Amino acid sequence: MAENDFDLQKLQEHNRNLEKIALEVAKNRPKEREKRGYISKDNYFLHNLAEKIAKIASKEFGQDISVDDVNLAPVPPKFTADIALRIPVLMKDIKAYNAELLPALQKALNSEKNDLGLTMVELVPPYLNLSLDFSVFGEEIIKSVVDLKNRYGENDDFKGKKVLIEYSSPNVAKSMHVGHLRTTIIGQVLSNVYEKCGYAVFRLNHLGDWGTQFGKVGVAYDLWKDERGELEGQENPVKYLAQLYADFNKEAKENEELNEKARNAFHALENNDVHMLSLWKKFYDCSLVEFEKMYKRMGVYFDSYLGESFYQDKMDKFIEEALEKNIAFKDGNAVVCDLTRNNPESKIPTFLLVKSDGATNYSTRDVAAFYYRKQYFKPDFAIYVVGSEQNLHLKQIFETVRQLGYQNGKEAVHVGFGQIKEGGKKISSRAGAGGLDDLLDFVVNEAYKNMKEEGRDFNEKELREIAEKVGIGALFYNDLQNAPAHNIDFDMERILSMKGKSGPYLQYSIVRGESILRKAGELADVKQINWQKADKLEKIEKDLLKKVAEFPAIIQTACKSCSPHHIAVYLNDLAQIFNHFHSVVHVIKSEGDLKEIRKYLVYISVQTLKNGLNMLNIPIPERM
RNA sequence: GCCCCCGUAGUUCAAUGGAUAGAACGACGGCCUCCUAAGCUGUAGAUACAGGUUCGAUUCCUGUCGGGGGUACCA
Repeated sequence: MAENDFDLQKLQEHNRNLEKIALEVAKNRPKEREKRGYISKDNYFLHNLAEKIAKIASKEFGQDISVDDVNLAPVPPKFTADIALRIPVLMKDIKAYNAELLPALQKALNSEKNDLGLTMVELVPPYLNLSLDFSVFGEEIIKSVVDLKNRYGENDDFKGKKVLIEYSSPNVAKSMHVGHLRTTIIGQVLSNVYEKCGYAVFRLNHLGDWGTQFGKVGVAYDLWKDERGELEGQENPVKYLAQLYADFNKEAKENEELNEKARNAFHALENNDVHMLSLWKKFYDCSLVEFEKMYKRMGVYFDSYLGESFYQDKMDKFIEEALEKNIAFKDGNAVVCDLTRNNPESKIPTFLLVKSDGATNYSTRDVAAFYYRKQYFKPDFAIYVVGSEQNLHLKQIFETVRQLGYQNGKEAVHVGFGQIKEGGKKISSRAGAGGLDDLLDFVVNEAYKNMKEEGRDFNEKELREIAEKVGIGALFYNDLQNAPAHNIDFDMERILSMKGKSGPYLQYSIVRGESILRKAGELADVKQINWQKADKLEKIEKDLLKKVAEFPAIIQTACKSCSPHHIAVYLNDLAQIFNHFHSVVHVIKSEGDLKEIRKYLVYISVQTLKNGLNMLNIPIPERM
């Protein structure tokens, strides 16, 4: 065996190392999370208000009303009130909505209005419209942001729980392209959000580092390395490999023998053939270097890279068990999984656990991975951020493990997401749409050009740094503003315009806010401010306070629905209100307590926008 | 064929069963002697179609039409 050869023993060592890292994190993460501490919802005015209303309503109706049923909503502009309480939702567990019960509740709330921080409770069936006492509300909201700072918005809903999030999972020996953007961003952002809601988060990159594609690339490499050069000398090894893969597929269309060779090669890999294993390791190593470069640029990180190859020796057990439990049957060398045998209701189509050549496929590895994770990481909840074209596949996996007895409830979910389209078609070649790296460069360059054209007063180094943040922000926001399930339209022109509803819009709002704070001087001591003056604030300023107060609830919604776009949309609304405020109220020219309160309005807006962008993994330039 | 997802202004997207369906881009106007105009602001413009459930439906159910995806030896 040559010195550089990679054999079974070395593969096992490689896997043990990966495993060690993963187990270490699994062990320590809950402690780390605990140590970081939790933010109680008692810090939030609207939460407290809802609790108090629940208590009063429970007493009034003689039955327990849950806080979750206290539905507080914005009020349409034609009313002067600030918050609407939706009564039918409040009553949903008691009885059918009954308008006759409203006056009594209104009276009860009115008699407690001082304690609730309200000035008035009006009856507009089926709503009770609440008017806030801004001298109380303003102080409370500002205090909570000042106290919690970069942790404003967090909650402890899932204190003590563990979540495992699988995302990104690119294929080794292929370039990352725009198609990987969604799983990577959505997964990273969900990780961020879950952590803010109290979870100990385990971030997992289920690398596509095993499978027939290795046979293909391996065969292609051996076939063409003499004319194309060895991998070691390549300037961009991953592009080189990706090209091999593409060319192989093209050739194989004409020549079925090649596919046969590739299958044999993968089979050899699964049987620990030293040559194939050595190639595998080479491809693996250079791909990982490339991936990590990309992740670093995007601010994305993982706790573990336990990929498909890790499970190559952990699959036999399930195949046997599936056969024993009559979930699967043999067909020659193949093992076919038929989930309708034990559960005719499922109507799930059959699929292979073992191919007719004896090799495994991704279903086999996903089942093994599920079991392994459950056994060693013990998550309370697992999220698979995988494209919705794999809906059926994941349905099959979840049902298989259920029938094998590994899973009881809804502890694993698939967060599917739509594809990135360009003019209704699957994205192909336009500017920058090839590799992800090129795409990032392209967007960053545009941000750079924008600043040059506007004659911004920055030196070259600053320009580059800012452009990097603005470009990436534009790209991320474009993705995150969409509901995950929908296909999204990749309109390069719109991303590059960086105007209107966009990442740069949010960044710009922060930058302008920060600028005011720099010029306005130190913030006054919160205790020294006469909060009665908050009543004199303009309508837009009261709107701003109300919007900031909504932030914690938005985080909860995003978490519970696995939908980061709620945060993206909210931040845009907040920035709009802030910018409107910015244009009609001159903070620095204001005087006395009103000026101090306004400085705080800027401060809490900036802080909330920052907290939101951090969660969305969108970088924040100090100036732009 | 069967299964899943989607259908909202000209375009791209929002809207936990609730009040007058919100934005952005594009179009046509207005605002820089004032905290960064990547900003603010005015006007025009939408729930595919037909039924049903509900006090109330863009949202839930059924059907039709349209778009996307999947449908065992790629992942």
